[in-house]
Amino acid sequence: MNISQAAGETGLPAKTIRYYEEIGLVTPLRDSNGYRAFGEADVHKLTFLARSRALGFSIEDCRTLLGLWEDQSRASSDVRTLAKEHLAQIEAKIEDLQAMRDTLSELVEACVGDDRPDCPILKDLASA
Amino acid sequence: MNISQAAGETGLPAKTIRYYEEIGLVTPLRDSNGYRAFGEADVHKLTFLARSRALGFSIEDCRTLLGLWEDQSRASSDVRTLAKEHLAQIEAKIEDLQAMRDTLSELVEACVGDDRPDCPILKDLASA
DNA sequence: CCTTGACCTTCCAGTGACTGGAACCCTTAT
DNA sequence: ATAAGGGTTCCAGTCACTGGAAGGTCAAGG
Repeated sequence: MNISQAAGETGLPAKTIRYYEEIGLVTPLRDSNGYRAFGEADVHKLTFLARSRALGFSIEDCRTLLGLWEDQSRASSDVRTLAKEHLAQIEAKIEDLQAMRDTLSELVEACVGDDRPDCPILKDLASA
Repeated sequence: MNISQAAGETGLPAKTIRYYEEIGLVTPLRDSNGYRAFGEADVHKLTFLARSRALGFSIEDCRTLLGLWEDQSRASSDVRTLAKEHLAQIEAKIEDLQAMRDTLSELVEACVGDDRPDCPILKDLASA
């Protein structure tokens, strides 16, 4: 399977797949012409990566998860620990963003937004 | 005022302030020894920047906001438009993260997390 | 006067996870 | 023979800093 087909199957851009090979997440074989030849296992890995990345895991986390996935004897608690840590980070980020959103939406509400130069948003930014 | 004092007043790291000068957001004077000399206006600008960045505005947005702030004749609607666009982006990001959080917390719930190799999290990552 | 330590300066490199683009090779069809 | 549409590598850029090296400046203490 060529790279564009692997891209189609996994939903990842070809560029990203090349990058994943460069950093050692996948190692497709090569045809005699130098083209990458993706097998079933490669596509599975890439799908796994696409899904993990979509859930916000970092590349290094993904590397670890892939390792656990391929380790038949891993303990599921290792995976769970990683996932819980990541979940906590996501929740923290959500809270940060919600705080930003709350402040910002107050400011937008407070600003009439007409042609006059008086602007509560700038006032807040300057003074807070 | 030296850079470390400006850093203390604004809460920004000295490194960040130097960076802001490099990209033209502030232009403090220099003492004869080459040290940066921050005046009131510089500190005000830096405070404005710290606050805007804390609300998640990009550097380029901050540059625009600073410009509007210093433009006595700006219309407040310009500011409001920028803020509303930014607010929409933040809200989109919150939704993305909430979707991640929901999926991930389901997976963490589903995973007993014991010493056995069976792991619903990895199963999901591999198949979804 | 010398040293020590805490400042300050500049410049360069690295971060994360790609993404864009140039320059060039391979294959297939016309 | 050529043109289109794959593929390849390598280099540079993104964003907003951050770390570190190498070196200049200043005030206090011995």
